[in-house]
Amino acid sequence: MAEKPKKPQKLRARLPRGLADRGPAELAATRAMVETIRAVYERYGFEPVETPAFEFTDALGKFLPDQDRPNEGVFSFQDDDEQWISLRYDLTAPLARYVAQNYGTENLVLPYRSYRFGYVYRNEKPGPGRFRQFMQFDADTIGTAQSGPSAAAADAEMCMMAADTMEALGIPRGSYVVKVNNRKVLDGVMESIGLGGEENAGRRLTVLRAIDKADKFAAAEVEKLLGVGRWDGGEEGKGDFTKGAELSRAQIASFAIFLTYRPAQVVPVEQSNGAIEIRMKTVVLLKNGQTEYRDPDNSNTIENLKLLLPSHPLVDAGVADLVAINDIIDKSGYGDRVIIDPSVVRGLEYYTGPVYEVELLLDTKDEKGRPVRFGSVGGGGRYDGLVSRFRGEPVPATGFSIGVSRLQAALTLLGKLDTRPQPGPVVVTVFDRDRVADYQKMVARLRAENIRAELYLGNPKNMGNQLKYADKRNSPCVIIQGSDEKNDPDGAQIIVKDLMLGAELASLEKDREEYLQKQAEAQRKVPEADLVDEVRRILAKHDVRWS
RNA sequence: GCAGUUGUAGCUCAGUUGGUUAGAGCGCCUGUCUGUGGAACAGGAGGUCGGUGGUUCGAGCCCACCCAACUGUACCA
Repeated sequence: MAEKPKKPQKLRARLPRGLADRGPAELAATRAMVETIRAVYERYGFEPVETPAFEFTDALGKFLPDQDRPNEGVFSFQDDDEQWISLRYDLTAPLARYVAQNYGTENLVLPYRSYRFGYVYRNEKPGPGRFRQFMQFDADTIGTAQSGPSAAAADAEMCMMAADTMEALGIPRGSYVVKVNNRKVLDGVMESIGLGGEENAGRRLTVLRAIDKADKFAAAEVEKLLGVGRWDGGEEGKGDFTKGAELSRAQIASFAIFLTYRPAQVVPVEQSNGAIEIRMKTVVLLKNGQTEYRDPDNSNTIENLKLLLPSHPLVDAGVADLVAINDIIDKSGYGDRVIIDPSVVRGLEYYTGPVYEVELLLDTKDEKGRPVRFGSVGGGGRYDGLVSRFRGEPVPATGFSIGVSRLQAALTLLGKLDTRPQPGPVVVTVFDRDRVADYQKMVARLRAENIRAELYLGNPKNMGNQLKYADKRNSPCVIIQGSDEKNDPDGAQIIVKDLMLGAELASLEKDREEYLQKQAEAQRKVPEADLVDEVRRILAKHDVRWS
């Protein structure tokens, strides 16, 4: 075989998985979302603070148990003094560090109410709406009362603010739900069936994970996870085997309410006209295997908890918290949006009491029409131990976080976000190459009037290319001045060509000559002095605004 | 991590039982068009066929291993 001329090896342009480049339309959408959320949080009295993107790993509390190496899942590296540093995986742990560091100084008025947004990093498997770099927007109240009505008010406020935020973002009431639960309830049930103590920590974790899947799997599947275990593929021998918590039948029965009474489930409801709509319903699995759908009712949920859960100090305390929170939510008129759901677990580490979760109830399909699970778009809870790690005194805190990136991905799939390109700049074309300075001066005049404008900086060999460029940039109009206009007997003129009007004509005309003729009508010759006025007229006509 | 599916041009995909120099559409660039966006026409650039090794006279196609992506599942602090 003859020698092939070897090409130099090209570097492949690529991006690690779970990361994404973002264009102008997405950035504009993010900016709008952030601005909307910020306005709501400000209205609730929170003030901004920003912390850096990475911290000492011990400040994040993320060392592997019994090892001096950071947890997998966290992006970490060692500083030149060999101290471990990690990219933040949420905004709560860094805030706890900040508060601990500024506690008792004049920089921090207690209770401290702050918000912040920024990118966080998780080394996990990405999926739809799951990224390894993503934006969160958090609000936290730190240094509340330890218990009682004021603590409940701080928790309830987070839930109500979550609801207000969703609606401010354009998600209609009924299309989302804020779920509330209390970790004490599940902890108490587990203790009451003999799962207390250090030796059962692993099984408790397995139980929590299983309960957390109540909205993902059918009750029978979750029971497998509480019992012997479950096969990935859904049936014996298919896929990977997930070991269960190995509870007895009687023990599993204690969790029945978490599996059979699910107060805020997404349920397809057939309308009178036959259409299927997604609704939020309380699902009750009856003893005879039938399923009943009811409208959510928090008081009823609390009654059920009191009735069906074993008596235990932790359970009672947890239910009392829920009663207090519900009282506030109900009197504030949020009872239809903030729903108590005993199966909500949320993360496993630092939450100590009430936990919240925001879920979209919309039917999401990807571009190929397959249904997509987005999971929660926000959540939070009470983390009374996080600041006290640094201080040795109790510092109760509660917070809420919106997954901006995931929510944006969901809203984009739902077609609820404006993804149209932003209007481009006014383009001043180059007709005579030796008059670039004159053209640039026109650009400067427009810019001075706060109009987005630029000179064509490509090869100006013909007008067609320059118009194509302006067209692709989505420019509202272009400015042309050739020698005919420059030397006009009535004084220097310019041509202002309305590209948006012209674009409409493009779809109508077939014949090239006729098309060009019509195009010519979309442009006006005006005195050079009127440049700004004429451009303003066209911008106003098409309602062009740059954000 | 485990399992399944899939890797051919920037994108979407053809490619026969293994047989010359791997194709199409879209997109991109150039020209028709020395003063005007679209359409049309003509031309052009662009490929380690995911990688490595093997079987074969011959591999995009067959075999082995590896890599990546997608889906499910696990983990998700």
